[in-house]
Amino acid sequence: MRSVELAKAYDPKSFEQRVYEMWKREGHFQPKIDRNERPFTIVIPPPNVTGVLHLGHALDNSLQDIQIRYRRMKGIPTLWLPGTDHAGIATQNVVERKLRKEGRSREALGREAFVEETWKVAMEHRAIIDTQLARIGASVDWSRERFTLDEGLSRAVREVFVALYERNLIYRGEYLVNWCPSCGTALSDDEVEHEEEPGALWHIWYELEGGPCPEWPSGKIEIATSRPETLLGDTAVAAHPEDRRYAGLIGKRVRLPLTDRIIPIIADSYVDPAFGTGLVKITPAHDPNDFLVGQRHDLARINILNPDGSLSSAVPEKYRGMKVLEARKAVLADLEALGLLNGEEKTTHAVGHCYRCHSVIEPYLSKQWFVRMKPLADKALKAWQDGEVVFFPRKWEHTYRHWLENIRDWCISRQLWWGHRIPVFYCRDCGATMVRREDPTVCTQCGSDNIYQDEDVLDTWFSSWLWPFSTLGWPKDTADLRYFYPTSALVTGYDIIFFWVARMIMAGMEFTGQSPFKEVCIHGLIRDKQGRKMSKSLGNGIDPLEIVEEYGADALKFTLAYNCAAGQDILIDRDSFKMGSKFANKVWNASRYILMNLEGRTYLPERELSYNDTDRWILHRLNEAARTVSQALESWRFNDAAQAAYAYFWDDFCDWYIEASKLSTKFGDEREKDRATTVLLKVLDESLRLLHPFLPFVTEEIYGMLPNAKGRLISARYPEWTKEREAPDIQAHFEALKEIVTLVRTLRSEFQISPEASIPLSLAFDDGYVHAAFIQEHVALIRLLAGASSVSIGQAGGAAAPEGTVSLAGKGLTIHVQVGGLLDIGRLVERLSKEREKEAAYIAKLESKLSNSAFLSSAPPDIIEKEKDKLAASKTKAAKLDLYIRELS
RNA sequence: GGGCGCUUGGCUCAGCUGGUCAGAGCGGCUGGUUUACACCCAGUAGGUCGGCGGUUCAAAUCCGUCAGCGCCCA
Repeated sequence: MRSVELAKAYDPKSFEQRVYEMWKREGHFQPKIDRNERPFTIVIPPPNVTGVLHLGHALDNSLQDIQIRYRRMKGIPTLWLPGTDHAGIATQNVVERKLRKEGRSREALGREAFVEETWKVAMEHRAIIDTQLARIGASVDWSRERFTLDEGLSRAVREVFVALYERNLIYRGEYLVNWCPSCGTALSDDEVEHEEEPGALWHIWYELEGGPCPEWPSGKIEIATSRPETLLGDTAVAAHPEDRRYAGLIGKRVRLPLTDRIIPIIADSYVDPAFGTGLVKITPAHDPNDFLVGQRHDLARINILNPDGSLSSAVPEKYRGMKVLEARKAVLADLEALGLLNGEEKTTHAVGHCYRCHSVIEPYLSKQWFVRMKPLADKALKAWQDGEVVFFPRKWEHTYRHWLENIRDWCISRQLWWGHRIPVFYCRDCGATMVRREDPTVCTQCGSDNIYQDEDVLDTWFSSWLWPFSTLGWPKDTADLRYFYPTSALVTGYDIIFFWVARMIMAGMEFTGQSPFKEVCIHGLIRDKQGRKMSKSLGNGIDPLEIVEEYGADALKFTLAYNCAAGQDILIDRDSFKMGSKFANKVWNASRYILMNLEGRTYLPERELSYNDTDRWILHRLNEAARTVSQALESWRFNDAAQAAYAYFWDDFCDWYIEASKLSTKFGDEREKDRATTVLLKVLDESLRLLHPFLPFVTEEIYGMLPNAKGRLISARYPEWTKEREAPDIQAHFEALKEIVTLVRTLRSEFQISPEASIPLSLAFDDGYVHAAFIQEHVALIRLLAGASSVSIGQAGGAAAPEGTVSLAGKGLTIHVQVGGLLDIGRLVERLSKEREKEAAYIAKLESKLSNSAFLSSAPPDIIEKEKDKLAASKTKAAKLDLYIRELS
């Protein structure tokens, strides 16, 4: 073989993009469809085409990539389907902002041109996102990329709308919706974010219509409200029916201040007698609870707001056009002037905000389309109960269940231009409503061609909830749909369980009769080290591409996976990624070492190859690691998987195996050098396979230089645990060897014996020391690793130490280290005494446990045995320490 | 108001169904340029696992409670 020179430093920039292009070009991302094999499929949670990928996306996609690569290497036909979401409000906002900056506006542009403009922006962002995905190494099948506004997906949306309408699960109605005055559209309940904000409760007098009367001598009642401006839309005042204080008032009427209206006092059990004065103003058009009260009592609904959040013509002239806060001030001032204001108390209350633009949400009366959710939720609930879908970690199933059990109808119409237009047509002549799969040209009822389409578009999530099957071709019965659906898993953050996960399951159950995925992996959110969300306004965001630039995509992926503990948020900063970078560097350098020493070596065929004990040890460790990593990945425990891979490679392979192999590669004969080099290459090959899902780029790059590699690593087979490689006895022996080496190293380090100092060792085994033969056989290895000049096997344990030596107490043996005059005896005695004290405390603890009859009678026998063994070992060690101390003093 | 989560060495966190699980990375300290790696090697210090109570032969690990922090839903 010829040596291969790797660059001195690990430099991901020099190969990551090249490697990605190669994978793509060679078609490794496309599934190798095999009808006899069940595929592994993930559809990507589609990023919004509003923006660019942030670290949260990097996490989500890194985790998916790890799974996809792992399954692909297992030989499973694997599909990871990419795509993006048109993100209705978000994108429209971005474009409107952009237009405003250019001095243009949506209105001036008109619907068609605006949508065209938005397509342009969306496609620009999509291109950026695609590039980013490639840069972080996402092994997605680009040939199947989708967009929620694609023709096929739009067809699915329309089919679903019409079908739900036909099943009487979609209706149009006038209800209070969450209105964002800034975006000018309705929002679903889930799109409103509630925040505690300081506010006040104002106490206001309402005068009785007839003034003072026998039942109410004061002639006025006091109500408390946090929103005084809405009194302009009041249509009643209510008290609890059992509230004795106000029993006499029910049925009377009051004069609504600042208006000329007279409104009734009613009784309704919604009122909390303990709140405020126990009397509540009722504003059916501007409060969800009042809306219900109004329904029960058949009250008028007076809409006092315009769509832009200003006061409408339904209020007295002077308030018209004012914004809500302005009107509040004016109303309060006027009440004050009239002597109708009875003070204010400071409080805090929850205020709803738009999840997109953060404006205060107004409950607003309007005609909207809704989905009747209960029947859909019941199916989704059943799917979970039947075990058709399982969450990792399980705790999120409670969140899922709770939301579904308390489901409310879903407002799906949005007063936007960007999105799927609602497929409903109305006839101007006869008033017919047409909901059809194809656009009608004339009224289906009266034949008039004077028809028009609903102006609104659908909530973005109305297309997202179909994503797992619409992307595969549904409603067409495509080959992809039949083969890949239902998908295997969904990987996403807990923040969109309601928005998305639950709704996808509903849609899947309703339209395909199956849960769209079997497993749901819910991971945490990325936060900064103070636990704050990363956001533009805080300026604490980290651009994943900056990390790729600085440390490489592998470092990004590995660090995120390593820190991804089941369902926990990930607190991270820029420096955190050094961890992954250092690991990738370690892989690079270990490989570099092996590859630089190939010159003149012969790669031995399997039949001429033999494995020594060290080889069998590392193969055992590799075998264990493969099992641990697989088990962890299959139960979505990314941190455990990454840690196992890390520990195997760094601690076992680099620190022990490669070091041990130098005995052969440096000091062996030619044949032994060939043998050892061949095994090193084989183990490296398998180690790269093990690591590939976590460090795809660096492992592929190195794999390409291995003389023994075939094909590409991305499509190579993943190491699997095998019985044949199990070697627990060798594992135990090797641990004993490591103990000896470590004891000597510790001594050298603590007493600062220089590396050059030659220290002969003599080992004395206790009776029945099970590792004796192994140790004896590998004295040369101990000599190398411990840096000893010689290692000999001496007298049985307990014997007096030879002159000029220091004794170390190992498990079942004694190490005599010939130090001559190199040691500070006083310090040594001190150290030994400290060790002796620890041992004494441990012995005391074990003895008390073992003399406890309750323990002896209740604990399982094997536990008791173990404790006894520990005590015996500890006592032996203590005795040795006593001996050493005596000898030295 | 309802629900959930967190509180483990200086920092960020792992520790599933109770008995070598008291761990990792970073940081600290000591020593080291043996031709893979100073993004390294060898060694080392540091925690009564938030407080209290309980279950158990045995609890960081289960139960209760209190305190602090955070999230979600009303």
